[in-house]
Amino acid sequence: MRASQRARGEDVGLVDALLSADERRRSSGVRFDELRAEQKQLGKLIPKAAGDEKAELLRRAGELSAAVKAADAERDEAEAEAQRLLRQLGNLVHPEVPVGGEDDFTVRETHGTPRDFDAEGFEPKDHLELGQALGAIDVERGAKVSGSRFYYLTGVGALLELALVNAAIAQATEAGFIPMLTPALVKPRAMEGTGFLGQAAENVYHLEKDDYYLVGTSEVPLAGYHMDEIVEADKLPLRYAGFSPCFRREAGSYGKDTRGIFRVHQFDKVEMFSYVTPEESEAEHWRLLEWEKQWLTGLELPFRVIDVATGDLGASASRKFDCEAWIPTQGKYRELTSASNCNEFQARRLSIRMRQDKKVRPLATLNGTLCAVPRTIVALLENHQRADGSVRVPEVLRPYLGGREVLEPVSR
RNA sequence: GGAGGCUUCGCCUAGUCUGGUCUAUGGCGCCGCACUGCUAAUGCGGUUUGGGUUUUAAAGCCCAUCGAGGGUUCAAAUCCCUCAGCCUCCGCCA
Repeated sequence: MRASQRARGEDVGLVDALLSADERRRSSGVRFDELRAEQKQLGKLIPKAAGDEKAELLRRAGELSAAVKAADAERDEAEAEAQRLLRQLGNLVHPEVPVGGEDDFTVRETHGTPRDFDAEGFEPKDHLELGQALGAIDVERGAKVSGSRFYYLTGVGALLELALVNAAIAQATEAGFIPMLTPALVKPRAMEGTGFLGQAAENVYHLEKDDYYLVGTSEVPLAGYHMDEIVEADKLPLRYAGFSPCFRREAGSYGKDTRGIFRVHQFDKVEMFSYVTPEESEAEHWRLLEWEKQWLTGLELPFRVIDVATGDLGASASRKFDCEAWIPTQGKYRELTSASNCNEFQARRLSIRMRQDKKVRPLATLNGTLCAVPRTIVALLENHQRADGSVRVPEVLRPYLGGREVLEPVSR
């Protein structure tokens, strides 16, 4: 493993320990097989034998029984150790990914132009001020009922979410994705297999009493969907568009994005998820990115595409493209969508394989956001606001908003 | 929440009471071959998954796998315990 591939010094030592555990697993396994073979032979002889001969066979069988148990225990222990170590390894990183931390991304492309509010002669309001004026967002009562980072979408805000979700599902369906409504609570296996219980574990909600996890994205139930299955290669690609609530603890982001609904504990999201052959994964990654670009372009948002750096990839992605929309009041591009190529990483952990030319091997999984609702609302309100506090509705959304062309402030 | 039933190698299924001859039965589907001038039908063979081993490769051979894990035993699909999933009925509920 190239040291530059991932900013993780422990990986090299980890690999050595892993190889040693695997060798122990193999050798004790061979011993177990041999002992078992002899034991089976005796099992056939004993019923036929009698007298002294039988007594001798039983004595030997007794020895074998103990030896088999010992070899079995050693193999299990080595296997568990190898698995434990293996699970600590992140995915291999694509060679073109920029090395470094959160700020070391490279910008691949930029679309649209941020509006010049100075030239238009007014100061842009932020999404919360706009949303409150429209009667669309209520964070005070969100906090009263559930605490910080919770919110209500009210009136036209609620309608806006439903419109976004319907438009996103329509685009995905048009592109051949199968729409899916997925469970939001999953068992540990699904969470672990998708790679969310490693470094990201502190951001995951866990229900102690029932040992359920609340998903942070429908990527988890969509990856788990084909868990322990063997898919015929000619059925690939399998593409699903999942819609689900997403729950994130946002631990370690205290004080960050505290205003409004940019960073919240619960939101709804339409997610694209693809199962493809490993050979197709890179091409599929670009396709997911294209669908995201189509979506943001349709919403008439200025955005750029970045190639996320090694340190910010998470455990499961080998490469990640984020689409970041321009947020006028922040004067920055902020993440709206994210497309990850996990290649075989999740498939190995979840035991999802494909059969091709009679061979069975792991397939590749990829995921990409189509529409994370609150952030999309933030970008829409801020970018399409007008001097009087009303907000223009981009054309693609109008059919889903009863033909509405403008959202107007309401008096309360 | 309570009571009962079930889970066998793609699907269905025999086997579990009475542990060893289960190297898991049969049917369907699928694959290959044979035969019939096509199709159909018929016959024969094959058809879980994972690991190991040998080999240029293939075949072969060995081990595990009867929902999962543990136990009893020389020996477990079969007996015991724990857990999970599915189904039926009762209760509760949107």
